[in-house]
Amino acid sequence: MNVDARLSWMDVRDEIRARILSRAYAPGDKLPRDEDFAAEFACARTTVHRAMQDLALAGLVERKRKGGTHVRTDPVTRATFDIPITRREVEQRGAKYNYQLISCAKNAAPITIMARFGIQQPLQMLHVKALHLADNRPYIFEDRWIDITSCPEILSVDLTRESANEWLVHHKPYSRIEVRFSAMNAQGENAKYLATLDGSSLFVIERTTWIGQTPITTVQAVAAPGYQLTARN
Amino acid sequence: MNVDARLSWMDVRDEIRARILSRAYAPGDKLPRDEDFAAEFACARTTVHRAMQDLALAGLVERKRKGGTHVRTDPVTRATFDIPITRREVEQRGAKYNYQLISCAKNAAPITIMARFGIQQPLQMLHVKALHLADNRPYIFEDRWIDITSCPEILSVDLTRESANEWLVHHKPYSRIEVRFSAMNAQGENAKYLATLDGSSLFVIERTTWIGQTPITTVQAVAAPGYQLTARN
DNA sequence: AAGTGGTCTAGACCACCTT
DNA sequence: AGGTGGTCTAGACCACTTG
Repeated sequence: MNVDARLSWMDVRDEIRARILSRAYAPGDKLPRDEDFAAEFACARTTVHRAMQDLALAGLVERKRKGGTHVRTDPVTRATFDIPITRREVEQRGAKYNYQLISCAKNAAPITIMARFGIQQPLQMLHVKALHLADNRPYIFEDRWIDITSCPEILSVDLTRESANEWLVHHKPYSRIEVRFSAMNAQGENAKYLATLDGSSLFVIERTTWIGQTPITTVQAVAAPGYQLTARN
Repeated sequence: MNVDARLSWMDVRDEIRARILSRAYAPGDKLPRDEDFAAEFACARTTVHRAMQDLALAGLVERKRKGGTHVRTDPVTRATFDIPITRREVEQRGAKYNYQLISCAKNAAPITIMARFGIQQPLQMLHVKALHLADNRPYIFEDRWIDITSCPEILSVDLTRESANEWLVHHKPYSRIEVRFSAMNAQGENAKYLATLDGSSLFVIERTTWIGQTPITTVQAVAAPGYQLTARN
């Protein structure tokens, strides 16, 4: 209860955020300079800066050198999702994890896959299909392409024992990733392996990774009906 | 090309990240203390701290007081999505935005809605259904519940002119949000308003917001077939 | 009990952007 | 050209957590 206690940057952040939420500073308004806030709160400018950094990250304000700090007019909802290794995801739900390799073959990348990587020339890739199970029920069906050139080691991995998902995560760091979410109707392979009726609505996660400019892998992971993803925070 | 140039925290971050990616520090390894890094890079500890903060945010390392900094063993894929106001989303795609109010009525919240808010007692709410259009074609159908108690002003808004989505975003800040993504088959209303066949696979965004502990609104936004969400970064 | 990350301060200079 | 945020430094103290 010490009133003279130093303010932490979170205190400053909370106070400024409260003012924005209460419309003391309305959307579009220019906020005082960091230095003025520092004077008001009797703290160092660095502390205000740290607070502002957080508010900017959260999408509440927008900062520009010389331009100052403004309350954002068109707030976006910012949601962050953690997509863990599938095995871990299953285990965290308290289910037993299993994995089955369906097929695995060397192939030239078709156009759709080249497009995902943004490359012009077809590369020789390893095409892997596999099924992840939770308590022996289909959980996620993945259709994956791995660039053999950038990742030749994958050829000597026993993919019947360890999923490409897991091996890659543990052995192939990436520097860039692209993630897309969408929905699709079950059909053909997807319906078959996920043991669902043709036409069921399925949640699709598409992930493509690079190391530098070089493709590593792209995967379309189709989840069994009922799958749902919740944001952190 | 000045070799004596001061290092910025991003340089430090990039160097440490490179070492992790190259497995100079392997998953699970303990990294040197901030101070040791500072000595190595001949910079202030604060600078190393800033770099580490970024790596931790990205999910590459984990930091604990006294415990030190460790490379994460089970990396998660962390993806951040910006979900803008629907009007803005449509306009950014270069399409013409339109909006139609479908229905609007005061009702007690049913159990499913109470569950989303995590409340026990049914509240009196405004139940709004509306359709967002892009170039006069159905884009998103939203089914929304708004707590009248915490947001009585909504009753005097002309929802035929302005969407609840937009009004709320501009007038009702929230302090907590929950976002869920899933997939569902078109059926009944959804199929009708999105002008699609029964059974089509649709992408669903469910958002619930609170101010403090108080519910504000929850919405199920169902997108027309083909909708897809891409992560920032 | 002690080690390590977290934060604060005060001052300085830099870099970007608007005017 | 000048104002504002971005960053760096050096030193200090705090707070959490592990051994």
